[in-house]
Amino acid sequence: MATLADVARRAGVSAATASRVINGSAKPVADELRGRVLRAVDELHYVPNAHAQLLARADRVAVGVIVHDVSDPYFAEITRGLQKVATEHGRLCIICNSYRDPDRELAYVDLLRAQQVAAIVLTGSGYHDQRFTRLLNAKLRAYEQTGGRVAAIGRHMHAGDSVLPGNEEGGYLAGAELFRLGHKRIGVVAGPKVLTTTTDRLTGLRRAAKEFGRTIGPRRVVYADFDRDSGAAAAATLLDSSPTLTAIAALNDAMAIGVLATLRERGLSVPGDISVIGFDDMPIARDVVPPLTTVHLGMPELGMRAMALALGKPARAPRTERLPATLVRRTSTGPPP
Amino acid sequence: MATLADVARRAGVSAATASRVINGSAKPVADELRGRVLRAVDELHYVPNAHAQLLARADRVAVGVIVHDVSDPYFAEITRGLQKVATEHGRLCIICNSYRDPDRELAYVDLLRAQQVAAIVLTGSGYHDQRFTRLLNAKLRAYEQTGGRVAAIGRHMHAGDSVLPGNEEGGYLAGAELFRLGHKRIGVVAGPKVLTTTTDRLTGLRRAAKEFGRTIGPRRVVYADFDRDSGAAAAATLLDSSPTLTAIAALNDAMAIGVLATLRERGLSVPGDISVIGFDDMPIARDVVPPLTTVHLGMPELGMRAMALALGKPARAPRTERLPATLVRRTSTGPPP
DNA sequence: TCGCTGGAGGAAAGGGCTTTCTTCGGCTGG
DNA sequence: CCAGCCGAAGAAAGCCCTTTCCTCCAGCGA
Repeated sequence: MATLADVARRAGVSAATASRVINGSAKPVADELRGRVLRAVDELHYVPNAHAQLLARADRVAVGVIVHDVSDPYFAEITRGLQKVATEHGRLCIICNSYRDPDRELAYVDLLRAQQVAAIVLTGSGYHDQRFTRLLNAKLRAYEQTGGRVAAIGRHMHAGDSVLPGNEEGGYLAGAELFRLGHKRIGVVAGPKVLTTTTDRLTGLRRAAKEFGRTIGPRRVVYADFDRDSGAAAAATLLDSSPTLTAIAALNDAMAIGVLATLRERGLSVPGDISVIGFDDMPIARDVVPPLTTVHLGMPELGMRAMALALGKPARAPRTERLPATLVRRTSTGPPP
Repeated sequence: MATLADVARRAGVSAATASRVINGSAKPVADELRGRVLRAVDELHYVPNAHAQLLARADRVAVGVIVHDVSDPYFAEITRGLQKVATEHGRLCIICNSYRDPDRELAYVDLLRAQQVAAIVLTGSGYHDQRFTRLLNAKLRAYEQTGGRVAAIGRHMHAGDSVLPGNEEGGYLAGAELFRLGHKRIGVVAGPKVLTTTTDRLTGLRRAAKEFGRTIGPRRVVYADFDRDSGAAAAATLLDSSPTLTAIAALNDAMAIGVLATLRERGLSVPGDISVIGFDDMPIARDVVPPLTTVHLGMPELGMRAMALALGKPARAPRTERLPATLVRRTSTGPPP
């Protein structure tokens, strides 16, 4: 790989001059030399070594993003927002998939620190795991002390700024909608138990139940994995144990789609026999049949806000922005039969 | 940010010794010193500067990936395969979105070279653009000459290894299926004209037509953007200009879903009034109503193969792997009314 | 004509790390 | 008892680049 020295030698100038030409430095360079340098760059296909540049300049240009899995549409949407703002700031994104493994997440924080990223954005639910939370916070605080910026999406209790989607509020909206329609026996397809997103949404659902003088018993809640197939399986479990359910609330749209598949398979009509409500308002939600009533969260917006916090002016104290949840009524919900 | 020198000072050893302990060098270090170093690392939250390491070691650890847009499900699926293999090889992926802008793609190749990546994987359709192709190939070849590896997915004519999905073959399968069912007036919702993926799939479709003694006239082909909304709009255009169509072939599933939406809106039943066939077999294809007949490509597999080529043993000559397309029959297709 | 000034180019000092090459101390064998 | 060795630790070079600080020379005014 050609180095700056190679370019300088070929152009018959010093490395300093070559560097100045290549980086468009303020210092003037005679046109004659400039031309020779540019020609050498071209001929050698020279590209400056970004690592050496970083070492010499000591300005951090990349930002790190840790998500559960970019190929999951939920995170893909958020990532789109993150990337947009990062690109606007001229930053390169390094994306790491933790696959919901806390240890991998910790390892990635170190890796990103090692990469000298200007900021780390943590995306996706926190865990109900004391040890992990403590370790993570220690790492993040150490990182912040060296000038690193931290922002998180959908996590309480951690170092740095955060953007919080209305998970509890959305759960409430979904629950209230079903109870308002007159449903009395509601099943819930929840996400993994260890995720705070799951518990937050569930809490909202329960608050709605309480308000309508009802409860959602533990047997009416089945924990799944936030993906389509586990949602389908959970719906089957739910229907087997409580055949008289008139509505199922899934804590995300992917699982809601799985629920719809199970219902179709069993010849149950939606919302005639049973209502289904989702969560997240993924783009596909309007294209399934029936179109899914769901809770809109604005994932790209979450990403944009978080990245804006991470790359904007640092604040004295950690900031928290909340993004409200809104209900999107489509046709997968209706009154009980 | 703590440096190796800080750690060494705190531990009362030389930087050389500290480095050896931290990297688990083969050279033996007394337990006493080792302990002091490790303690210092811990106390200072020391993480080695990856850029300085890279500079000193000169071994490339990251790999670069250029995709059109990770948040597009098609690329998300491919990326999953790429990441999987990269992670297995202990490599970090740097993902760049070109948003189908050839100039941005060229810029990213330079950026990735600057990052000293071990390999560059280009994902997604090539362009019918001589200037671009020439420039890109020059860059890639220069990169390969310095020991860089290149692999591409779904592109002909370029430097490096490649994995080719059966685009032409898939187009043929889709067309043959429709003609075999007895359709005579078929509309096509195509992707952007400049993409080779579009023309390849279209070529396959036309080959099928020819084989059944028919042609697909230019007025029966509407070019859209490979996304849901443009697919919906294209279907509307098609139906307005040729109201007697009995089938629509969309060149990807996202557009097929848009087509279904338009048909639903117009009160046309699928496949009763009109058949719809997609392409890609995205996960969601089985969950729309009616479930989409489509061409299966195996996107994660494409990604895995490409990354395996890029990270495996280099070959003397460029290798090309082909992945066959297969037809997945669901219920969005049937005989014409 | 000489002393200055200012401008253009180069030398060299980092920046943080790895690794080769040295050094030094303690041990073994003659 | 001393030469010679070996093993462990440290000194220093080098990776590639940026940038400060110098140097040198031309041109200007006195």
